[in-house]
Amino acid sequence: MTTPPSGLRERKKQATREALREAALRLAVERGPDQVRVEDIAEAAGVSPRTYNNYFASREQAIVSAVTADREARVAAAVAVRPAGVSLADAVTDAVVEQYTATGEHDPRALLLITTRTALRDAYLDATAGIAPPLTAVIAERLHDTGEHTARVLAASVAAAVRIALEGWLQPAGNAEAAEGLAAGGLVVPSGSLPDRLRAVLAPLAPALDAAERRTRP
Amino acid sequence: MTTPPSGLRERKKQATREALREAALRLAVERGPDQVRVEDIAEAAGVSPRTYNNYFASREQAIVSAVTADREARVAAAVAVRPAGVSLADAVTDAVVEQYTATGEHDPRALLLITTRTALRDAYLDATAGIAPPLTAVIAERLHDTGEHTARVLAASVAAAVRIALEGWLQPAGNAEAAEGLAAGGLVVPSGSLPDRLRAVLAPLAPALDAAERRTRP
DNA sequence: ACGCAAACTTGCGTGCACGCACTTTTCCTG
DNA sequence: CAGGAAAAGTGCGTGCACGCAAGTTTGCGT
Repeated sequence: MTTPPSGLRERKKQATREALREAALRLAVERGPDQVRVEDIAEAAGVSPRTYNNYFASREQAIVSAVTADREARVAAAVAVRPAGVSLADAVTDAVVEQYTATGEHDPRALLLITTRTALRDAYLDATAGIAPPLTAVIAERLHDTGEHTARVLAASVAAAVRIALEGWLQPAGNAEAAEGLAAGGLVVPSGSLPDRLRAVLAPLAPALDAAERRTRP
Repeated sequence: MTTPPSGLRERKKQATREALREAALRLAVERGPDQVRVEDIAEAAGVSPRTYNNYFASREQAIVSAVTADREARVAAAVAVRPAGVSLADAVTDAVVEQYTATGEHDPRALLLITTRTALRDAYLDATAGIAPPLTAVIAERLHDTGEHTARVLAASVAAAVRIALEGWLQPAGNAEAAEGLAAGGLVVPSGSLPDRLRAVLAPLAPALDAAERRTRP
């Protein structure tokens, strides 16, 4: 179960993936993301440029994945670790906050680079959707497979909420276009720490998580 | 409010947009989506190819937007219409089901084409995210601006749920890769009508919608 | 009414995503 | 243990997304 049935072939795939990730991030940090061509990344990883995009659909995806790659699995694992006593909502919330505040052992320049350049920022936000599949698995386990859809919907909602938190966190000033008619309220708190933002966006989903959990064993 | 401050210039923009949409869809239906180049679409709409992608980031986006363009606004409007008596969860659910079962006055071949070709299918699914912004507005209104995040999170969750429903609906047979370890349950209902699917995925979110609404006026 | 400034459009050039056909590597089965 | 098939890597070609730097239209101020 921990090791999928795949044998020795899968490792080289993951190794190549890792090599591409690392090369992409390293080159991007060294010379700036716009001065890195796909050819360079492929060469640094020891593969053909054609092979590169059998793994990644865009340059930004490759760079960002070096930072977000394992977070997907880590979030799910962090949820799984929580004892059965705590509510699903608390487990998910704490796990998310825990994993997104952990800086990891990455080059601090990397995160700075990503949050600065718009293209990378967008790719980073899109990557948050990647936590949904593993989250679906652990949530489904806690729910004892009560309705296949439920776990997927809740996981996707959590991912969407996290994305919103990151969007807000990464904005120095408000962008008018997204809010449109919403800005009428006027009273918005543009700043705030990331953990606070994460808890704020996950709070509205807590009732749904609790309700789903309650439905399994009354 | 209904008319943004923009004057007469904005109309030509929308007209061009509409022309590109219509041209893209018509040509795609006529000769198949792979036999349509951007140059053809631009020519049919009477603009330069360069102008085309000031409006759309990809060919698929242009084609799909001809079908999904007004749905975004319609869903939100359908929610706004519901009387204040019905719960937010019911309002949203009914509105979504109503708008996604309404075929619209489109060429039936168009929807068939979109659901068939993979690239178009993906673009169609991505387009569901577009309902979130207008939904945010109407939900925020019902919530009397109780927490700016709440409406955004709920709207995004609804959009994500709708996407899941459509994903499942558009699959002839199960794709093994997405489910991964989830297929262990074995008992899945692969088919089912679209309205049923929509209600199924929105049900888990109802507690969150109700809780948010309840928080405004106890 | 006139002209200026902002915006939309356009042509050009570059790098890239991706399909197709082929070679090489890896794994499974008789 | 060998043969063969599936899968990964590679080369090549085509159309496209997007930056840049004009040209052109729209709308506003005086």
